[in-house]
Amino acid sequence: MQLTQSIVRNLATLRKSERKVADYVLENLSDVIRLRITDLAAQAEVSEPTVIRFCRAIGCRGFQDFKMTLAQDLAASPGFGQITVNETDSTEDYCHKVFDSTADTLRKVRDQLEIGVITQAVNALSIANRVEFFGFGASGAVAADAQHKFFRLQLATAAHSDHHIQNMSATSMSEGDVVVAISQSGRTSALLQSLSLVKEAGGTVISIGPSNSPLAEMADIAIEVNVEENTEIYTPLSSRIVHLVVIDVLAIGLAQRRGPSLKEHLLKLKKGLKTLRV
Amino acid sequence: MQLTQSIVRNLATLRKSERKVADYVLENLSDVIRLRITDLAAQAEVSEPTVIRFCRAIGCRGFQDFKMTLAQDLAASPGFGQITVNETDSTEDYCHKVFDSTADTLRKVRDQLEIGVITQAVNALSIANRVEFFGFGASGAVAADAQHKFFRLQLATAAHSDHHIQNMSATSMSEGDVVVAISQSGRTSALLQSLSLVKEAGGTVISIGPSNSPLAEMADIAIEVNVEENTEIYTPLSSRIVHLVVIDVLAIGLAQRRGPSLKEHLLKLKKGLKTLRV
DNA sequence: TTATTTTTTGTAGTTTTACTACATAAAAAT
DNA sequence: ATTTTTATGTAGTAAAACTACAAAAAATAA
Repeated sequence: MQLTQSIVRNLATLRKSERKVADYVLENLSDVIRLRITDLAAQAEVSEPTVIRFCRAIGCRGFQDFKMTLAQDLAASPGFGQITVNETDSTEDYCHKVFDSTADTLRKVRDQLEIGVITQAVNALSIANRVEFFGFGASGAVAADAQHKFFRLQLATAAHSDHHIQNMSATSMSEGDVVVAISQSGRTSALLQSLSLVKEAGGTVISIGPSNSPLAEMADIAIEVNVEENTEIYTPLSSRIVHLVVIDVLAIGLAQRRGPSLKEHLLKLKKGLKTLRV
Repeated sequence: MQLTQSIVRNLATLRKSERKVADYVLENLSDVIRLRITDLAAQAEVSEPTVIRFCRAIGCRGFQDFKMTLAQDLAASPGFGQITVNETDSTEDYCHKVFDSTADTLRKVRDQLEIGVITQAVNALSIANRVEFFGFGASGAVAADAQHKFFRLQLATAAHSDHHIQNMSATSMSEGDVVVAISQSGRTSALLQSLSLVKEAGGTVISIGPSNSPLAEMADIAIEVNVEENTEIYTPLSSRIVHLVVIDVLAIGLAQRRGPSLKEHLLKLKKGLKTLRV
């Protein structure tokens, strides 16, 4: 768990002078890791033992442990700094920011993912005769990628980002078949309509999208992915990438179920691809 | 820069006993951050001053600094542990591994990216009348995503993953137009063939793929992305994701060039999309 | 309010830890 | 073989982190 969260949570139980420390720490996160206990005590205008008591209060073993934990937390999610790109950023700046913010988003989603739901989804996929991926816009590209990935796992699979084709395909679904519906908003009406047909036909719907959305409610198995999409223009929309990683997780899960028989198949595929290269 | 890299790089210049420390550290990365100087000295079978000398030799100010830096590095890229999924992994295990390894890959590529090349690419894109994305297989999906993303930036853009269409489009290119070629291997012959037509027609080729590949050599602007694709079956192929993030970087760079006029355009787009939702 | 208890906070001292100076041992060069 | 250089450890120092305890503040009861 994040140390900063632990500080905020225990804020109420802290004594007055410990709180001074907490306030200073939260205000100067990145500086604190370079301070000695003497310095931090001086900055927060308390005594050294108070600093130690603060560290213990938020669940650390001592000051050293506190600093170490904080340093690791900060390194793991650089999101505390500004990750939104602004007009004056140099190429290097925005380059790093885009990579960092994406990595940070992945980290956040990872900790928030419901493991049980993933297991359910892998179960459903492993018994499916047919797996199709539905998505519009940016999610259409994600669906295409997923199709490509699952195809390699010896699965009868397709991706559709055309509403009419989705509908036609939906009506031909049968018991046990799976449609993975991908959406950033979770409220695309055309997608929801296609999915209702899938369910009517007896197919299973796995959704990848935000929670509390019509999509999540309608799905049999809802993989809830909440990415705070910064509305700033210069911020990249990273939900697509998170969706791709979720697809990766499903593919890995499925591959694991299949076991070694798959290995041989993948080798054959690789050989086939080689002939297309110079 | 990664501390472990710094250790490996300086391995040759280290004295015999310092090397013992280096060996122990590299073997027990995650444990070291919890050791005191006394313990590390004991484990590596050297004296304490030797440990300090080792820390200085690899560019740290002292033992504390060394431990802190290492802790941060480890937190930022958990890739030192095993990130390859194995047969006995639980759902939670492989879930985390997939997310972590992807985040780790992003970090590595970030540090390796040539900033100058990105600037060149953004320059080329900003003066292009037409921008097209070429890619096959998994890179086809990346191209589709890129097309979608750049379309929002008021750019005449298309994505082709069909060789014939690529060829037709290539011949109609004119001076200043740009083709962004995406490939995981950098040696897909069909792609290379299409690109030669693009260059003949006077178009600029930006490549996203591994260095030292025919693709990188042929491109006018080669964005070199080297992802050590683990050949283990259970490992996800994350180069697609890195390519997407590179696309994000280019898009952000382009958006920054455009400035505030783009803001208005994006707001209009958003409004239009709203009507498609429930 | 005043006295008593409890809690909070800091002072002063202890222990631990990192680091330095120097001496010895090993290796290299003469 | 002897001197010079380099490498490594011993012993000691400075410092930082932590503890025990006492003073101060706050809360409670008379």
